[in-house]
Amino acid sequence: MALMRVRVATWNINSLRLRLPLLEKVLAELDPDVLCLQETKVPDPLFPADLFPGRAAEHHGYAHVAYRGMKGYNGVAILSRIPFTVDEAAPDWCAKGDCRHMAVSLAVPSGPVALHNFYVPAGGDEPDPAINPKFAHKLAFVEEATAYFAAQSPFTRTVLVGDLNIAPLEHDVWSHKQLLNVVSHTPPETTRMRQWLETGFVDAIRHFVPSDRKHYTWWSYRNRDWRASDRGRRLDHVWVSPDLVSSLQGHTTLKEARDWERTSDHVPVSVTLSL
DNA sequence: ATGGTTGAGGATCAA
Repeated sequence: MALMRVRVATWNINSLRLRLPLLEKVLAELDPDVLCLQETKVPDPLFPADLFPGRAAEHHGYAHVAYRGMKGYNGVAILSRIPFTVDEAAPDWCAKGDCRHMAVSLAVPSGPVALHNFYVPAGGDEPDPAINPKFAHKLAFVEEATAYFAAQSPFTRTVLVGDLNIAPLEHDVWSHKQLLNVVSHTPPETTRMRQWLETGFVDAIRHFVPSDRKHYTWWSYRNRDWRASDRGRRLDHVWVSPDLVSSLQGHTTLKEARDWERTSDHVPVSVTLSL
Protein backbone atom coordinates (compact mmCIF):
# COMPACT_ATOMS: atom_id res chain seq x y z
CA MET A 1 0.00 0.00 0.00
CA ALA A 2 1.22 3.49 -0.85
CA LEU A 3 2.23 5.50 2.16
CA MET A 4 0.45 8.68 3.08
CA ARG A 5 1.96 11.96 4.19
CA VAL A 6 0.63 12.71 7.68
CA ARG A 7 1.60 16.11 9.05
CA VAL A 8 0.57 16.74 12.64
CA ALA A 9 0.75 20.24 14.10
CA THR A 10 0.27 21.52 17.63
CA TRP A 11 -0.40 25.07 18.81
CA ASN A 12 -1.31 26.65 22.10
CA ILE A 13 -3.67 29.20 20.56
CA ASN A 14 -4.45 31.04 23.82
CA SER A 15 -8.11 31.71 22.98
CA LEU A 16 -9.56 30.16 19.86
CA ARG A 17 -12.24 32.79 19.34
CA LEU A 18 -9.81 35.69 19.60
CA ARG A 19 -7.43 34.15 17.08
CA LEU A 20 -9.72 32.63 14.47
CA PRO A 21 -8.06 34.72 11.71
CA LEU A 22 -4.64 33.39 12.76
CA LEU A 23 -5.92 29.83 12.70
CA GLU A 24 -6.34 30.12 8.94
CA LYS A 25 -2.84 31.58 8.69
CA VAL A 26 -1.31 28.66 10.55
CA LEU A 27 -3.06 26.20 8.26
CA ALA A 28 -1.82 28.09 5.21
CA GLU A 29 1.77 28.17 6.49
CA LEU A 30 2.05 24.61 7.77
CA ASP A 31 -0.51 22.75 5.66
CA PRO A 32 -1.06 20.19 8.42
CA ASP A 33 -3.34 17.20 8.00
CA VAL A 34 -4.15 17.37 11.70
CA LEU A 35 -3.97 20.40 13.98
CA CYS A 36 -4.12 20.02 17.75
CA LEU A 37 -4.94 23.12 19.77
CA GLN A 38 -4.59 23.95 23.45
CA GLU A 39 -5.97 26.74 25.61
CA THR A 40 -8.99 27.19 23.37
CA LYS A 41 -10.76 28.88 26.31
CA VAL A 42 -14.17 28.20 24.83
CA PRO A 43 -17.01 26.19 26.38
CA ASP A 44 -18.36 23.52 24.02
CA PRO A 45 -21.72 25.26 23.41
CA LEU A 46 -19.82 28.37 22.27
CA PHE A 47 -17.36 26.57 19.97
CA PRO A 48 -17.55 28.40 16.60
CA ALA A 49 -19.94 26.63 14.24
CA ASP A 50 -17.93 27.99 11.32
CA LEU A 51 -14.19 28.07 11.95
CA PHE A 52 -13.47 29.76 8.63
CA PRO A 53 -16.17 32.34 7.95
CA GLY A 54 -16.61 32.95 4.25
CA ARG A 55 -14.42 30.01 3.23
CA ALA A 56 -15.32 26.70 1.71
CA ALA A 57 -17.79 24.47 3.43
CA GLU A 58 -16.74 21.73 5.80
CA HIS A 59 -14.27 23.86 7.67
CA HIS A 60 -11.99 24.72 4.80
CA GLY A 61 -11.04 21.08 4.28
CA TYR A 62 -10.81 20.17 7.95
CA ALA A 63 -14.06 18.28 8.02
CA HIS A 64 -13.30 16.38 11.20
CA VAL A 65 -13.38 18.48 14.34
CA ALA A 66 -13.51 17.53 18.00
CA TYR A 67 -13.24 19.73 21.04
CA ARG A 68 -13.38 19.68 24.78
CA GLY A 69 -13.64 23.07 26.39
CA MET A 70 -14.74 24.92 29.47
CA LYS A 71 -15.36 28.46 30.61
CA GLY A 72 -12.37 30.75 30.87
CA TYR A 73 -9.46 28.33 30.97
CA ASN A 74 -7.88 25.31 29.36
CA GLY A 75 -9.61 23.51 26.52
CA VAL A 76 -8.30 21.38 23.65
CA ALA A 77 -9.46 20.79 20.09
CA ILE A 78 -8.45 18.74 17.06
CA LEU A 79 -9.05 19.73 13.41
CA SER A 80 -8.33 17.08 10.84
CA ARG A 81 -8.55 16.20 7.18
CA ILE A 82 -8.19 12.57 8.22
CA PRO A 83 -11.26 10.95 9.76
CA PHE A 84 -10.92 9.95 13.39
CA THR A 85 -12.80 8.52 16.31
CA VAL A 86 -12.54 10.05 19.76
CA ASP A 87 -11.24 7.81 22.53
CA GLU A 88 -14.00 8.33 25.06
CA ALA A 89 -12.30 5.98 27.51
CA ALA A 90 -9.31 8.29 27.96
CA PRO A 91 -8.64 9.22 31.59
CA ASP A 92 -9.92 12.34 33.33
CA TRP A 93 -6.51 13.36 34.67
CA CYS A 94 -6.45 14.07 38.40
CA ALA A 95 -10.27 13.70 38.29
CA LYS A 96 -10.69 17.40 37.70
CA GLY A 97 -12.75 17.37 34.50
CA ASP A 98 -10.65 20.30 33.35
CA CYS A 99 -10.36 19.70 29.59
CA ARG A 100 -6.62 19.20 29.30
CA HIS A 101 -6.51 16.18 27.02
CA MET A 102 -8.13 14.47 24.05
CA ALA A 103 -7.16 11.23 22.41
CA VAL A 104 -8.30 10.13 18.97
CA SER A 105 -7.66 7.26 16.61
CA LEU A 106 -6.74 8.55 13.14
CA ALA A 107 -8.04 6.44 10.28
CA VAL A 108 -4.81 6.34 8.28
CA PRO A 109 -5.11 3.87 5.35
CA SER A 110 -2.05 1.87 6.44
CA GLY A 111 -3.64 1.40 9.87
CA PRO A 112 -4.95 3.45 12.79
CA VAL A 113 -2.70 5.92 14.58
CA ALA A 114 -3.35 6.95 18.18
CA LEU A 115 -3.02 10.69 18.70
CA HIS A 116 -2.89 12.35 22.12
CA ASN A 117 -3.37 16.11 22.52
CA PHE A 118 -2.22 17.34 25.97
CA TYR A 119 -2.32 20.62 27.85
CA VAL A 120 -0.29 20.00 31.00
CA PRO A 121 -0.94 22.36 33.95
CA ALA A 122 1.45 25.33 33.99
CA GLY A 123 2.03 24.87 37.71
CA GLY A 124 1.99 28.40 39.11
CA ASP A 125 5.05 30.32 40.23
CA GLU A 126 6.38 28.59 43.34
CA PRO A 127 8.12 25.26 42.59
CA ASP A 128 7.21 23.66 45.91
CA PRO A 129 4.31 21.18 45.93
CA ALA A 130 3.94 21.58 49.72
CA ILE A 131 2.90 25.21 49.45
CA ASN A 132 1.71 25.52 45.84
CA PRO A 133 -1.26 23.30 44.92
CA LYS A 134 -0.87 24.17 41.24
CA PHE A 135 2.66 22.80 41.21
CA ALA A 136 1.49 19.70 43.09
CA HIS A 137 -1.24 19.28 40.46
CA LYS A 138 1.31 19.56 37.67
CA LEU A 139 3.56 16.87 39.16
CA ALA A 140 0.59 14.58 39.86
CA PHE A 141 -0.71 15.08 36.32
CA VAL A 142 2.59 14.03 34.79
CA GLU A 143 2.84 11.06 37.15
CA GLU A 144 -0.64 9.90 36.15
CA ALA A 145 0.17 10.24 32.48
CA THR A 146 3.38 8.27 33.03
CA ALA A 147 1.51 5.47 34.77
CA TYR A 148 -1.11 5.41 32.01
CA PHE A 149 1.42 4.96 29.21
CA ALA A 150 3.62 2.63 31.25
CA ALA A 151 0.61 0.32 31.61
CA GLN A 152 0.24 0.26 27.80
CA SER A 153 3.92 -0.11 27.07
CA PRO A 154 5.17 -1.17 24.61
CA PHE A 155 2.79 0.67 22.34
CA THR A 156 3.02 1.40 18.62
CA ARG A 157 1.68 3.87 16.04
CA THR A 158 1.24 6.54 18.69
CA VAL A 159 1.82 10.29 18.45
CA LEU A 160 1.67 12.57 21.48
CA VAL A 161 1.60 16.35 21.09
CA GLY A 162 0.80 19.42 23.07
CA ASP A 163 1.77 22.16 25.43
CA LEU A 164 3.48 20.08 28.09
CA ASN A 165 4.61 23.20 29.96
CA ILE A 166 8.02 21.65 30.68
CA ALA A 167 11.31 22.43 28.93
CA PRO A 168 13.26 19.25 29.69
CA LEU A 169 16.75 19.82 28.28
CA GLU A 170 19.50 22.32 28.98
CA HIS A 171 19.09 23.94 25.57
CA ASP A 172 15.30 23.98 25.77
CA VAL A 173 15.66 27.21 27.79
CA TRP A 174 17.63 30.41 27.30
CA SER A 175 19.55 29.90 30.53
CA HIS A 176 19.72 26.51 32.17
CA LYS A 177 21.31 27.88 35.35
CA GLN A 178 18.92 30.78 35.75
CA LEU A 179 15.84 28.63 35.22
CA LEU A 180 16.70 25.64 37.37
CA ASN A 181 14.39 26.96 40.08
CA VAL A 182 11.79 28.39 37.71
CA VAL A 183 8.63 26.37 37.10
CA SER A 184 8.91 24.63 33.70
CA HIS A 185 12.57 23.70 34.08
CA THR A 186 12.98 22.45 37.67
CA PRO A 187 14.48 18.99 38.27
CA PRO A 188 11.22 17.58 39.73
CA GLU A 189 9.53 18.46 36.43
CA THR A 190 12.28 17.53 34.00
CA THR A 191 12.90 14.23 35.80
CA ARG A 192 9.23 13.33 35.64
CA MET A 193 9.02 14.32 32.01
CA ARG A 194 11.94 12.06 31.17
CA GLN A 195 10.18 9.19 32.94
CA TRP A 196 7.02 9.92 30.97
CA LEU A 197 8.96 10.00 27.69
CA GLU A 198 10.71 6.76 28.56
CA THR A 199 7.43 4.86 28.83
CA GLY A 200 7.94 4.44 25.09
CA PHE A 201 8.35 7.70 23.19
CA VAL A 202 10.98 9.46 21.13
CA ASP A 203 11.21 13.26 21.17
CA ALA A 204 10.49 13.96 17.49
CA ILE A 205 11.65 17.58 17.56
CA ARG A 206 15.03 16.68 19.04
CA HIS A 207 15.23 13.94 16.41
CA PHE A 208 15.65 16.82 13.97
CA VAL A 209 17.23 19.52 16.12
CA PRO A 210 20.50 18.53 17.85
CA SER A 211 20.28 18.67 21.64
CA ASP A 212 23.16 21.14 21.88
CA ARG A 213 21.26 23.71 19.85
CA LYS A 214 18.91 26.20 21.52
CA HIS A 215 15.34 25.64 20.39
CA TYR A 216 12.21 27.32 21.77
CA THR A 217 8.46 27.34 21.10
CA TRP A 218 7.36 29.96 23.64
CA TRP A 219 8.40 33.50 24.44
CA SER A 220 6.74 35.44 27.26
CA TYR A 221 4.46 38.38 26.56
CA ARG A 222 6.38 40.17 29.29
CA ASN A 223 9.36 41.13 27.18
CA ARG A 224 9.56 44.41 25.35
CA ASP A 225 11.22 42.70 22.39
CA TRP A 226 10.82 38.93 22.45
CA ARG A 227 13.21 38.35 19.56
CA ALA A 228 15.97 40.61 20.89
CA SER A 229 15.89 39.24 24.44
CA ASP A 230 15.20 35.71 23.11
CA ARG A 231 14.35 34.37 26.57
CA GLY A 232 12.45 31.42 25.17
CA ARG A 233 11.55 27.96 26.34
CA ARG A 234 10.61 24.76 24.49
CA LEU A 235 7.28 23.94 26.11
CA ASP A 236 5.49 22.44 23.11
CA HIS A 237 6.33 18.92 22.07
CA VAL A 238 5.78 16.14 19.57
CA TRP A 239 6.61 12.61 20.65
CA VAL A 240 6.23 9.42 18.64
CA SER A 241 6.45 5.74 19.45
CA PRO A 242 9.78 4.17 18.34
CA ASP A 243 8.21 2.28 15.42
CA LEU A 244 7.39 5.67 13.84
CA VAL A 245 10.92 7.10 13.99
CA SER A 246 11.79 5.66 10.59
CA SER A 247 8.65 7.38 9.24
CA LEU A 248 9.70 10.86 10.35
CA GLN A 249 10.18 13.17 7.36
CA GLY A 250 10.67 16.61 8.83
CA HIS A 251 9.55 19.27 11.23
CA THR A 252 8.73 22.97 11.39
CA THR A 253 8.70 25.36 14.32
CA LEU A 254 6.85 28.40 12.98
CA LYS A 255 8.86 31.03 14.82
CA GLU A 256 7.59 33.82 12.56
CA ALA A 257 4.11 33.34 14.06
CA ARG A 258 5.37 34.99 17.25
CA ASP A 259 5.57 38.25 15.26
CA TRP A 260 1.98 38.15 14.03
CA GLU A 261 -0.40 40.77 15.30
CA ARG A 262 -2.19 39.80 18.51
CA THR A 263 -0.64 36.34 18.44
CA SER A 264 -0.25 33.63 21.04
CA ASP A 265 2.84 33.49 23.24
CA HIS A 266 3.38 29.97 21.84
CA VAL A 267 4.24 29.23 18.20
CA PRO A 268 2.94 26.27 16.17
CA VAL A 269 5.08 23.17 15.75
CA SER A 270 4.60 20.44 13.15
CA VAL A 271 6.05 17.06 12.36
CA THR A 272 5.61 15.20 9.08
CA LEU A 273 5.46 11.42 8.89
CA SER A 274 5.09 8.97 6.04
CA LEU A 275 2.62 6.34 7.20
C1' DA B 1 14.83 41.45 43.85
C1' DT B 2 11.26 42.87 40.94
C1' DG B 3 8.32 43.64 37.21
C1' DG B 4 7.02 42.99 33.00
C1' DT B 5 1.95 41.41 29.37
C1' DT B 6 -2.11 38.96 27.90
C1' DG B 7 -6.93 36.68 28.08
C1' DA B 8 -11.44 35.77 30.21
C1' DG B 9 -14.90 38.09 32.21
C1' DG B 10 -16.50 41.51 34.49
C1' DA B 11 -13.17 41.00 40.36
C1' DT B 12 -9.46 38.87 40.01
C1' DC B 13 -7.29 34.59 38.50
C1' DA B 14 -4.32 32.06 35.40
C1' DA B 15 -0.46 31.97 32.61
